[in-house]
Amino acid sequence: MSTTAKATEKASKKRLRLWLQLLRANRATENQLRENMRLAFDCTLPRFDVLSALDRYRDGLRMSDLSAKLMVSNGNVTGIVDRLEAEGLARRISVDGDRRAMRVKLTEAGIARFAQMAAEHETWVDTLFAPYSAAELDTLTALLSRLEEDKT
Amino acid sequence: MSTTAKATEKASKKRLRLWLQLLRANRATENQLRENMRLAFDCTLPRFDVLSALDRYRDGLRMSDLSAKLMVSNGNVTGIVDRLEAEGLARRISVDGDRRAMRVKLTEAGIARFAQMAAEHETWVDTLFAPYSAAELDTLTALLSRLEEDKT
DNA sequence: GCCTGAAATTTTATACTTGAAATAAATGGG
DNA sequence: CCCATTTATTTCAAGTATAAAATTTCAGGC
Repeated sequence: MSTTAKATEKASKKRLRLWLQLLRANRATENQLRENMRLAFDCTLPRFDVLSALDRYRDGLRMSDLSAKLMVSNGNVTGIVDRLEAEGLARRISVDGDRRAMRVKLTEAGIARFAQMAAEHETWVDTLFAPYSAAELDTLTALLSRLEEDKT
Repeated sequence: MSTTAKATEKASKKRLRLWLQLLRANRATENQLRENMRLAFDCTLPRFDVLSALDRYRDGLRMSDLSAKLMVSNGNVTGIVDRLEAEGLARRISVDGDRRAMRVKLTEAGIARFAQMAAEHETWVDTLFAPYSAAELDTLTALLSRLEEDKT
């Protein structure tokens, strides 16, 4: 094997190793947060994610905006919003000027509920990411942000 | 607000930002790999993950070992292995000395199929993680490995 | 004013995922 | 030995997720 091929192989292995590590880190964190969310609020992670996005955009978001922001499919968001509506935490409002579209907004109950959850959630994340210094947090965040581009 | 409180708040925000970024990086990568795997091999990511674990342990793995390694529930693994068996890529073998346990192994077809997939998969990962230098790959991998500990 | 195509959302079929309950088998005191 | 407990796996119900098809509406050209 040539030197070039060897170097290429090594870089390739490093990339694979990173991907596996990223997957594991994500899964470990999600598993922990899921359990906490379930025990403390009887709420799932996907619901919390939607509430979080809606809390950030109090004027409401289109269904398609939600699925784009959360990087999940349209049909997926339909189901989660259905359940949040059934729980009284969110509601769909028709958009005037476009009868195809729906604007999803938090209800008052949804705003209040999310505030409680977000406070606890922050402490859980603090605990899980406690091993990192401020500098390391910045480094990791900056590096990971480079992966965000959609190569479709 | 005291200086201490302000510093705490800032670190907390950084941790939250990192978690969101980790989630996005993971989702972007998974979405891309899922599509590639589906188009090229008509295979899902969970199936590939199980095949990958089994390829690494040619003697076979217990169902519980599989779920631990992949960090998913037992019931989840049952379903995926059922489908891999139906496709002829894996099989369950009874463990002598413990009639409760099952050892899952790749079939010959499974070994061959995984080899094809793994080769392509490596090129996809190479493309997705191309933005990183060798040093950055090492940095990221090392930092992320610190999150692996299970705090249950 | 139609018609074609694009856009926003929902529906459908299938697969994945979890937590909890059920089954079955091993283990280890008494 | 027996019984309670633990361990390995499966089953089950509910929720999450995707891709593809179906609906409904919009937008522009003719």
